[in-house]
Amino acid sequence: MSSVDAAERRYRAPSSELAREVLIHGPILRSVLAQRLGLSLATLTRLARPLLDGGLLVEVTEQLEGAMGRPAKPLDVRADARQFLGVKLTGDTAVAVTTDLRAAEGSRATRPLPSHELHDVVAVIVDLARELANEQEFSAIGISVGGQVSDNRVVDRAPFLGWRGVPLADAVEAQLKVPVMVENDVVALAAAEHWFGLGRGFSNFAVLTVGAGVGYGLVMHDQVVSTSQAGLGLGGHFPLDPTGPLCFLGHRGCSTALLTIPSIRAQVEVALGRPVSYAEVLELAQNDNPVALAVLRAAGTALGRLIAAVANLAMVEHVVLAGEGLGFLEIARAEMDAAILADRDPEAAEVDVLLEASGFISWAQGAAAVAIQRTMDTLTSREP
Amino acid sequence: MSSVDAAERRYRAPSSELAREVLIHGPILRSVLAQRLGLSLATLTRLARPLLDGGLLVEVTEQLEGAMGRPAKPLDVRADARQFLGVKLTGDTAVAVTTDLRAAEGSRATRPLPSHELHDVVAVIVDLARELANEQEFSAIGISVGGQVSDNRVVDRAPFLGWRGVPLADAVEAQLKVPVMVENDVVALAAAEHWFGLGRGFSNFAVLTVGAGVGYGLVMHDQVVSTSQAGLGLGGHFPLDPTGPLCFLGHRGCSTALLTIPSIRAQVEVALGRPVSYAEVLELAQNDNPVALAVLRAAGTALGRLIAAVANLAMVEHVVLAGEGLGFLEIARAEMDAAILADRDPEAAEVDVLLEASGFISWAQGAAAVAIQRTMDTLTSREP
DNA sequence: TTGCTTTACTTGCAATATAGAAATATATGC
DNA sequence: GCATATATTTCTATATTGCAAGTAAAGCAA
Repeated sequence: MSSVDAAERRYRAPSSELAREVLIHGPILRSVLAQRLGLSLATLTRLARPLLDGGLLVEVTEQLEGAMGRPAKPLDVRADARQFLGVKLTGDTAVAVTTDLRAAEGSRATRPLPSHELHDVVAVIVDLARELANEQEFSAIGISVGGQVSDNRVVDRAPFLGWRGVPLADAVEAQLKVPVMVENDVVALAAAEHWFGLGRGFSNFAVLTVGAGVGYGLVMHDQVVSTSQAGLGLGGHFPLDPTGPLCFLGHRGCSTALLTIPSIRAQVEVALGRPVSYAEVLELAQNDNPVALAVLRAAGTALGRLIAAVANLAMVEHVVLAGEGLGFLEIARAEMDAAILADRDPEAAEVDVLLEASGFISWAQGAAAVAIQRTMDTLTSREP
Repeated sequence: MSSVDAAERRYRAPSSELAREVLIHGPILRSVLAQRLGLSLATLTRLARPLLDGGLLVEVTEQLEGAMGRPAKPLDVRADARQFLGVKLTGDTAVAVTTDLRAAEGSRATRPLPSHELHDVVAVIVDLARELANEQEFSAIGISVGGQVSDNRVVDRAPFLGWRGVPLADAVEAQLKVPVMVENDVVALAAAEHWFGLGRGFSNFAVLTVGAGVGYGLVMHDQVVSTSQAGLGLGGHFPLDPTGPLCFLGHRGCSTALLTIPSIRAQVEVALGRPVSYAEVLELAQNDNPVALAVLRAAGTALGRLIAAVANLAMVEHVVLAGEGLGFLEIARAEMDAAILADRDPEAAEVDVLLEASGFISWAQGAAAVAIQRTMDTLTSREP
C-alpha cells in the first residue's frame, strides 16, 4: 500500500498545474490563477509565457463593460491546439471519437469487432485512428473497456471481451506511434464528467450509468477513485428491493435486475407474453399500460434508493446520471425523487441529481478525457 | 465549491511534510523519506537538522546485524516532545485524555456536564485541562462532538447538546491560551485510525462505530472525508432488513434499529418481558438463549450487509470497526462474514474487516489526533 | 486634450531552495 | 590494516520564487 502511496504523490511541474487549471476553469484571470495555485502574480507571468508562446494558451480579449483600470486578459486554452482520440470497446463494437483539448467531439466512427483476439481488436482501433486522422496528429489515444485495468496499460479482466491480462496499450502503441492510455469505462466517464461535464467544479460526486448494465464511479477530493475496486461494477448488483425480480447472477431485486434495459424489457415481456423493445415499453407506459407503468415505477424507486445509498455511504451531494437506459425517468422521476427523500436524513443536504442529457459526454469521449488528463501532466512543450 | 477547492490546496512547508511522514511511518530511513517526499538526500539532511536540533525528531541507533557499510540512523519523532489534550463531549459527559505526538494515552479524566450551556461546558473542559496538566504544556487541544462542525471551530449542529452555531473553539481558547480544534467525533476517530490506528498505511478505508448509535467515517486518497455530510451520521439509518424492528425515527430495519446497544437491549427486553443489560444479553446468548441468539445473529447479518454496502459504494477494501457495541461479534461473527460475502462481487477483493479491540483508540484519543494533525502542519519550530 | 486614477500585468533583484558531485563517516570482510 | 560497502553530509552551481518597483491600458474629470 505504501508503494501506491508513493506513486500517488506524482510530481507535477508548476506549468503543468497552470495549464490544467486553465483547461478546467476556462477563461480565467491571472490573479485568480495565482491564488488558486498559491503562487505570486510574478511567477504566474513567467510560467504563462512559454505556454502562450507555444500556442497552448491564448489571451482572451473580451472587455467587460464599465470596468475601471487596465482591462484584464484572461488566459484560456486554445482547445484545438491538440487533438485526441477516444475509443470505447464493448463486446462487439468499437466506437471512436476525435476530440479537442476540452473533450468536445469532432468526428465519430464505429466498427464491429471481428473477434476478441487482441490483434483483431488492435487492427480495428488502428483502422479507426487512420480513418479519423486529419492533418493534425493525435496527441494521445484513450481506450475504455468495461472491466479492470491496471496502470493505464493492461486490461486485467474484461468479461465482455473474455480478456485477462491483455497488454492493450503496448499493442496499440506498437502500431501507432502515439501514447495510449487504457482505463475502465466508468472511471473514464467519471473523469470526463469531472473535468468537462456536469461534475465541473465539484470536488466530490458520484456517477451512475444505466444501460445494458449499471455502472458506478466516484470522484473524491478532486480525484477519480480508480482502485482495483473501481473496475468491478460494484454498484451493479446492489440490493434494492427484496421482493424484486432476479438478475442473471441470481440476486433478487438488485440494481441490475431492476434498472437495466434488458431487465426492464424482460419483465414487461414476461407479463405481456410478447417481445417488446425498450422504446415500446416507454410508449406503453405513456399510454398508461399497467405493466409498463409498474415496471418503470419500480425502476424509479430503485434508482432513487440507489442514489440515496450512494449519497449516504460515499458522502457525496451530487450524483451524475448517464447512459442510454434513463428514458424511464420521464415516467418515473417522481418515484425516484420520493425514494431519495425517504432514505435520506432530513438534516442532510438535498441530493443534487444531474442528468447527463442524451449522452452529452459519451463513453468514447470519456476515453478521450483520460488521454487528455494524462497528457496535461506533461503538456508544456512547444507546438507539435 | 471552488473556494473549498482553493482551501483544500493548503500549502505545507517541506519540513512539515517531513515531520508528518516521520510521525506516521515511524522510524524511517532518510533514503526512504527522500523517495517518498520526492526530494534529494541532500535536501533531506538540511530539512531534518533543525527538527533534530529542536528535539522533535531523534535518530534511532539500533544496528541491524550483518549489514554492510555505514549503519543507518533512521529518523523518528520523539513522541513525548509535545503533549496534547483530547476531549470527547457527549450529551452528559466530557471525557479527556492527554496524549503524546503518537496519540498514545497518558492520563484520563471524566466529568459530568452540569448543563448544555456553553459556559458550563467550557468550564468543564477548562477544569479537565487544568486537572490533567503537568509540567509540560499542551501544544493543542482537540474536542470532538457528535454533530456537524465547520472550520474546526464552530459546532453547527449537535443534537445531543442541543447546539446550533456554537463557537466552541473560540470560547475555550479565550480561557486557555492554547490552540483549540473542534471536529465531528467520527471524523476525528477516522483521522486517528488513519495516522495511528488500524488504518495506518491504507489510503482508502471506512470506519464504522457501533455503540449508542452507529457512526460512519471515510478516508479516501489519504484524506479524511469531512464535508458537511460527514457530521450527519449518514450510516446511522441505513436500511438493512425490511422485516426488522423500527428505530426511533420510524425506519424499519435500519442500522440503528438492528445494531445499537439500546435497540438490542430493547428487542430482548420486549421478548423476555424484563429489563436486561447489554452484558446480560451477551451472556444469555452464550448460554444459547434463543431470543438473545436471534437478536444478535440478526445484528451480525445486518452489520455484514452494512459493511458490504460500504465496501461496494465507497469502494474501500478495508473497514475498521470500533465502539463499545461490538460485543455481539463474539456470538455472531460468522453471520457477519456470511452477509458480507453474500453482498459482495466474487471477483472483488475480500473485505478486510479490522476490529478495534477494546477501544485501543478511544473517542477522546480521536479528538487529540485532530489536534496533532493540525499542529503538525506548523510544528517545525523550536522546543517549547 | 491632458493628466489622474484604477486595475492588470511585467521586470529587476535579492533571498531561498534544490540537486548533483565530491567528501566524509562508520561499519564489515579479509 | 586496508579494501569495500553503505549512509549521510558538505560544497557549490543553478533554478525558482516573491517582493517591490515599474509599465500598460483603460475610464474619468477638468
